[in-house]
Amino acid sequence: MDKLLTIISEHVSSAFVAAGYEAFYGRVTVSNRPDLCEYQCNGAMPAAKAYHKAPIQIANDVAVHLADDAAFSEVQAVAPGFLNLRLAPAFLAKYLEQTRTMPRFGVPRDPKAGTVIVDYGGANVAKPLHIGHLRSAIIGESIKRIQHFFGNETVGDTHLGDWGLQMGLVIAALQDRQPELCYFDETYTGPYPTEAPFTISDLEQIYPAASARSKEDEAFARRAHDATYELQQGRPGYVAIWQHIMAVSKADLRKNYDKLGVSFEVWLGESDAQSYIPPMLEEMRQSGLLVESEGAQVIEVQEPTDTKEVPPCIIMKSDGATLYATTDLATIRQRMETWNPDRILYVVDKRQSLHFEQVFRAARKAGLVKPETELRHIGYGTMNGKDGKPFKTRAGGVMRLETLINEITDFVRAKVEENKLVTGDDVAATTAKIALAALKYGDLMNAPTKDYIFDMDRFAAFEGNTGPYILYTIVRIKSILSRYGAWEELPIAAPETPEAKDLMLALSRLPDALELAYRDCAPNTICAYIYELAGFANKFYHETHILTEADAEKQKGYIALIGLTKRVLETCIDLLGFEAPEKM
RNA sequence: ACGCCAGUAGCUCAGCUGGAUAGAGCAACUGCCUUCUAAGCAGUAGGUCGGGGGUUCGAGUCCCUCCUGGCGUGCCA
Repeated sequence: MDKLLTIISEHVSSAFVAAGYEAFYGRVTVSNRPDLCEYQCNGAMPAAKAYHKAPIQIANDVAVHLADDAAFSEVQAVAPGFLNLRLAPAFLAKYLEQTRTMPRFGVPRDPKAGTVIVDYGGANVAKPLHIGHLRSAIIGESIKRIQHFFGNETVGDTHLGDWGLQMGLVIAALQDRQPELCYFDETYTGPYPTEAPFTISDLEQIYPAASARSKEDEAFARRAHDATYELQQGRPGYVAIWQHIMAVSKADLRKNYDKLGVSFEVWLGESDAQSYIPPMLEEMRQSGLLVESEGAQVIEVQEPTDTKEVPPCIIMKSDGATLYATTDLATIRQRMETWNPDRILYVVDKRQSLHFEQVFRAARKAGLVKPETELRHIGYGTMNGKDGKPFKTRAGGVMRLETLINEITDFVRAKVEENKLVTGDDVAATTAKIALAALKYGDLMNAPTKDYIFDMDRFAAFEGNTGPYILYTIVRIKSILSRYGAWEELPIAAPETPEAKDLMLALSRLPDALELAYRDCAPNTICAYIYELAGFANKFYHETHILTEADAEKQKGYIALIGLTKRVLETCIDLLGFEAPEKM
């Protein structure tokens, strides 16, 4: 189904043609002067130049042909050449009634939809999630859902950091703590225990300590380095430890991601791409793509059109070790072989944009992807503290994600308990939903690419443009609907009040908001939309007493309208990755 | 040095391919709960859109230049 804006643009374009002008000028936009009109067309002004006529004259010519158009209740040509439009109530109602009954509210799927891999999360094994992991998880999850909404098959991959030096560090540290373990006995042949010799809390203590020690203790650093090497060579005891670390870490990560409403279809990591590296390197060597430069093996990715210097993509260090870029390229090959995706989206800190530029170029030169495969880095901005510098705890450390979630949850719980609308077992579930909405909306309302100020107090003050505001709007509607009874089949009626019409106009803009969010991978577009929609819904709610309406027909129209509003809001917050409680 | 991004109300931010009087939220002030949830609604106040040029009938938006801040720029991830 066409968007409302498209439909009325066609009407106006026809009028331009009928008046003797090109259809091109008939594009209609949402009015920026709601006091004057609902929609406007500015085409008469650029047309004035082409036809050497006064813009107002052109606008008048066109207005004549729109006078009898049933889509509009008002058409006005205004100086210097604006065409101001108001929709006929019946026309608007008919349009919305169609969206109400269509799947996905009539928003068309992407005709070019295919398979999309979303690489997000960016967790490292053996390290707890911290606040720096928040954005990737939240934004990635939302982008994945938006991609899915538009008809794509989606595969979310955490792309775990599970193959680096951190593994060697943990192994070396573990050996110091418990040298008697069978994993370190090179003569040991029997099966290794299925139970890990450590818990997640142990790991969380071992890793940072080992990391710090390696910076001061050279001998220890060398042992960690050697352990990493031996692990990668397949030393059985180390592999067994590694598997324990993986299992313990994954279980913990899954628990934390669950709390965030974030889930991945696959949990692949750097280790899974390792086997793809040697054959890939061999291919690159044979094709002559891989060249030596300053002792390293690189792929040149500079292009003549570049305005800046683009350093080569380093594939192998001078000491023969592979790097981040190598693994990323191998991962691309693995993904192409496994899923043959049409698009791979990387939701990673924007400071890595040059890295991805290099990797993408190298991937294309090496023919790792189809020419039409889209590789895109969704670079998100840094989360700063109130001082404008990267967020730190009061003690100066990195705040754990769990801590952040707990703090917000505690605040919400107090509010829920004070409200007394929710009691008993429902308190925990309701609290979790509201806290999640506050956290996610607070992040997603910002454009992904921008740095933003993370302010705990702002998340805690659930007034105005916040997640809880959106939830509150939904909950109030739910409350009415549940008292009314069956509402699902009631048709949308022509608006009875200005507030009803405003709400309907806002509802009709859903496809525009979603398409923009899809095109730009920008969940913030959806936030802006539902904030506007919720505002109109609350005004309508405030001005119209629905349940005591004496006229049953009017009441049906009201109910249908808030029913549709509820469904649209719920669909949108689902795309953002959270949901509304029954009461709050 | 080069490249990218940003500079809009006291604070945090919108402003879609240039369009009418630059919008929200927070903070401040004022109203509205015996009627569907006041986590709400209505209102007041707050701006030479970093500075300066230019293009245009029209510039927060496009071009040039300068200032300020952040980030990035070959063997970390």
